[in-house]
Amino acid sequence: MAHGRVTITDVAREAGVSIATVSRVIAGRGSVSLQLAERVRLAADRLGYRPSPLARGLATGETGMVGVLVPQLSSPYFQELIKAIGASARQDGYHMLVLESDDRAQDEAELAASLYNQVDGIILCSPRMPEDDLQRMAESRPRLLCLNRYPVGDRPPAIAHGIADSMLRMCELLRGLGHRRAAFLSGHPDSWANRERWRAMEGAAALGLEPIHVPAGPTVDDGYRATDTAMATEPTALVATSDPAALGALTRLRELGRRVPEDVSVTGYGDIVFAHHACPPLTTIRVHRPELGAQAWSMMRSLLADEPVRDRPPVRPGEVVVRASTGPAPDGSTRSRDEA
Amino acid sequence: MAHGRVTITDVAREAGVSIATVSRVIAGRGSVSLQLAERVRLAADRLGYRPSPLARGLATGETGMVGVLVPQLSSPYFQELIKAIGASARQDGYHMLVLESDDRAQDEAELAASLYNQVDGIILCSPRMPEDDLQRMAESRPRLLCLNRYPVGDRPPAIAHGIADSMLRMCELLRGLGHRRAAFLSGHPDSWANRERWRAMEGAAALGLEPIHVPAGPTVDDGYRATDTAMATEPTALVATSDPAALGALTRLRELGRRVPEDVSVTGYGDIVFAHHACPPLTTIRVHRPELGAQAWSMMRSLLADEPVRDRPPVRPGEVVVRASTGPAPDGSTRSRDEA
DNA sequence: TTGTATGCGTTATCAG
DNA sequence: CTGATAACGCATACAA
Repeated sequence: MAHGRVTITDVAREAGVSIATVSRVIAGRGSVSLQLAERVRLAADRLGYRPSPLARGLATGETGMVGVLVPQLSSPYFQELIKAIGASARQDGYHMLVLESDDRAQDEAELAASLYNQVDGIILCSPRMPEDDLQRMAESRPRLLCLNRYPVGDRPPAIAHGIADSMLRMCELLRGLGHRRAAFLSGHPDSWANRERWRAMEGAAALGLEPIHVPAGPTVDDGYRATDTAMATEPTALVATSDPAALGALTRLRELGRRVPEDVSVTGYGDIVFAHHACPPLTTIRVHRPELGAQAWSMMRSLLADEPVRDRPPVRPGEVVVRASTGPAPDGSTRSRDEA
Repeated sequence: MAHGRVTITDVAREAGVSIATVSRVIAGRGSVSLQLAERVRLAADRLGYRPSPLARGLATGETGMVGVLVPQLSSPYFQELIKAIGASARQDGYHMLVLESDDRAQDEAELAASLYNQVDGIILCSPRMPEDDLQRMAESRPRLLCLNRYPVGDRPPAIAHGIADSMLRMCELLRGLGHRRAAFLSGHPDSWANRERWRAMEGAAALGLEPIHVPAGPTVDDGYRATDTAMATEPTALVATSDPAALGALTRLRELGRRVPEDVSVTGYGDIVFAHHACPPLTTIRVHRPELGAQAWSMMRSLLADEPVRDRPPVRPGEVVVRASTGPAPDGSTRSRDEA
């Protein structure tokens, strides 16, 4: 299956020309008389010729593939990002090789390395790998892009969507509703995005918000499990690091008999489709994944063409989407719990 | 980036041996004296050598990649399937090239063809392509696998999880709860899985269930939008073709003031994680995606090794998971609607 | 056991 | 404009 049985040589023979001529008309490079070109095209069609990307890659040094590494394939957030990247890439004739680290930060460098000579470029989506791994990769891999993480240095080139800013606006919303104590259901500690969110909440102390850090995780189950711990701190708002975590928290709160938003407000991050259909519908931050993916691809295209890239370009920031899961803080700012 | 700068020749020179020897120790084929082998390994490490998959592919005819085509990347169902396939594939040293048809059934054949000479095999997940496209592909592509669709003929080899059976059991559940009129929120008409589900519901007429076909679609929005039409048929149960569609229906029913399950029961298909966290939690059919993905990969492995494959192997069937979105049918089997 | 030489399918560089 | 032919990096018969 790897090599189609009909090769450029077959086409050349069928058309009565040299393989060089066939190569020219197929690749569209160089000039060939219309007559010959047509003859070659017919022969190619007749034989059902398809050039071998392998051989072409060996000759040109380009594979027509880009690698995309994500920490979690089961997250709707990354799935939509992949979808967006893949759609853009395909328009430029590139295929997408997908890799998942399954949140094992220490494995990411090796995973990415495993496709080094196989792809023309690599997009790291929210990489959790340590900073020095990232630096090492940036040195050896010229065509590397960091999505939703800014490295400490100026390499690799990166793009992110103003995570801390968005989060700060979410904090302002909550503060405006009278909230003071807000528990942050934190995600993976290796996640730069997660750290940005927490940084924003710490910054919101200046607004009069009192942030409480609760280790949780990004998944639905993580949010569900961390809710009891979070509620023990008697917050009036639960700020989750992700939509799934927020949805998990909603479930647990319902079990606990806590009303949302009367007793406690809940917010997410990402605006996955299920956030809109939660009950109550989730206040969250909308990340424009199609745009973000397209912009990331646009940078990658520059990298592939060895053009200068605009590092850390402006991106439409995440927008706070207010739904029914947030409301005014309850009167007595803290109350005792009356559940078992 | 396509070709690492250090090649097998460099390693050979560094180790003072021929490239053949290097090739042998790197690939682990053929026999090399322990002394030389060690020398080569050291040289390779020192130089940071990584064999070029392209060149190797050209020489061997294998690329170490498999293509995976799905109709929708934004569906949690397919994402988890991809995750499972990718994990299995990686264990065997294969990379995964992901393609999405975005539900354009007529594009699927061409999409798959675009990676013909680039991969060693192709897994078609719930392909929507017409049957003759499927047949044509099966003829030209020896290493093709059909996941969650049985072709009309006996090629390509296929694996599916007993969709109609599972659906029939769901119907039995509803019938046991006293339901008679059940509206089926149908998915994409090109989807074999969707047709299987409807076939099961038609079969359930023998049980005394009266199935009503309502065109909808597989997404949350599809389910949301089709709910009004479905409710106009005065069913006591809404049977959705997918979990997302069911969740969309739940949202619309809440807006309409219909209580679930008191006024109407709702079921989904797939058991995505958000089904469990819906409100009310969704009764659905659990598809064991990790197992299914692993089994599919196991078949693909046989195909790659040119071993005989067991076509349509037994698979753990989908299980009905009863949650709070289903309940006894309301007394007056049909009632008039009192909403605007 | 080791090395030499050829081929894999294309592109690209040269001559003609 | 066209056709030989040399890479590309690796695997592998074949020879030593």
